[in-house]
Amino acid sequence: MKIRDREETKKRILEAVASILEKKGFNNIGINNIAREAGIAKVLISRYFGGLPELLHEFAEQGDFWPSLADIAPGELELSEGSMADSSLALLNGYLRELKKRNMAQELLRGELAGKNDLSAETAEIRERQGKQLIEMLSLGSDLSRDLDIPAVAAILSAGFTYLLLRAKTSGTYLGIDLNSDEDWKRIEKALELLVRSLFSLHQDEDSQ
Amino acid sequence: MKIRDREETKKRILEAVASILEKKGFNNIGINNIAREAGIAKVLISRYFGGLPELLHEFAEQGDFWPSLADIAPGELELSEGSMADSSLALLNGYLRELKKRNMAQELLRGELAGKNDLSAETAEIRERQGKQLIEMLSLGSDLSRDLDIPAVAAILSAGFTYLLLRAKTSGTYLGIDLNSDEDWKRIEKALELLVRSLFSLHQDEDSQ
DNA sequence: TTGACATGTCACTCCAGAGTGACTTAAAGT
DNA sequence: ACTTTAAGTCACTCTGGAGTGACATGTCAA
Repeated sequence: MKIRDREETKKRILEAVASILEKKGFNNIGINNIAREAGIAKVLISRYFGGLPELLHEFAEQGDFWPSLADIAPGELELSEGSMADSSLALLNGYLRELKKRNMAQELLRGELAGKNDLSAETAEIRERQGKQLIEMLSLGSDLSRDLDIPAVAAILSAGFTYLLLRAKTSGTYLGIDLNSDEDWKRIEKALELLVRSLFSLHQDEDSQ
Repeated sequence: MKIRDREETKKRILEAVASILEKKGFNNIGINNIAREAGIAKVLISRYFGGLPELLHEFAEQGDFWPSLADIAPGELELSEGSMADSSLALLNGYLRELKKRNMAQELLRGELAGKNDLSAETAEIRERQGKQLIEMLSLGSDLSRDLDIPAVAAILSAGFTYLLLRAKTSGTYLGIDLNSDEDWKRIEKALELLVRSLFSLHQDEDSQ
């Protein structure tokens, strides 16, 4: 193994970005921290990437931080009108479950929200693409004649638990719900299930629970 | 009017904090900006408040930035089992409407989420108190025997549109929904209504729409 | 093997934000 | 009127992050 290897070093720098996001959170992304974590001199960041913004840009492009569809919904989804509630729940719950595991992804989301950083636009775009895919899958199964706006509903619900997840680290409780307690998260998940099942039961046959 | 008036100056400093939050957003809160906005020397911030953290602390305590119950739900709410959907929607929509108007409140929420600031804990606590009040009102009208976890549902839904609102400024779209377009917000609101009405219709009589 | 260039180190500058020390001047009691 | 104290100004330091210039050394092709 070469001692001096540009590609290897670039890789280590990119890994350091991921590592800092994961361990120290979004607020600690900085040239100095990255260089220390990677064990290199910070000048190399400027040299190889151009600067911090460009490094983050490259990180955003090549990093895979979002849960894939396979992560979210292992196995096949049954996409028929009758199983819409189950499929939707599988996707929402799956996304929540995976997001909970991925501190880095959470930090990226936090960063997108905070503004003021160069990652936001790009990571947002990538996730947006993936998210839209999921939604389109769901929409296929749904009866288009009903005035059910699947993207809008999915947006509210996923935004809801995403927000709660992000808040957990900074402010403990929300509307009296303890965001750091497993039991209270069960309540959230149960409420989510209830919302989705109600939605698909209404104007239709009996509920499927 | 005195030229040198400590209380007056403190007031101007606090107003400057509000003004910066409102106009320039959360990321621009800093001693220098505040001093410039207030038209005073920054040393006065240290002198009168102790430092930026303490200033923000005091701002959090005395500022009123959250919509009051009167703002959210002007007029009386009918709190009976049959009108739960309407009351809940009135509260949720009211909160959303008021939040949309208040840039400062949005910036505070963004700040709470970003972590790393001294306002978070306190503003969060104040809002938490108010929010719990609303929820308790709602819970009064609800039949406790049903396994409907009102706080959990309210948390998801309000968190949902809050998140979407905050994202609007930084990243445009979410799941294909344009967060800066009025029409797409109508979709969100409609979805919200559908979710709530479905929820209260299920296991009960016919829906009330 | 040796010269050229890529890879790396170190010490520096530049900048912006937070805060402080020494000074000036207005306000208020005697 | 004049002394004291509070209110305010100005120029400074201190810190941390981003980035750069000058130099050292490993790598590779001729």
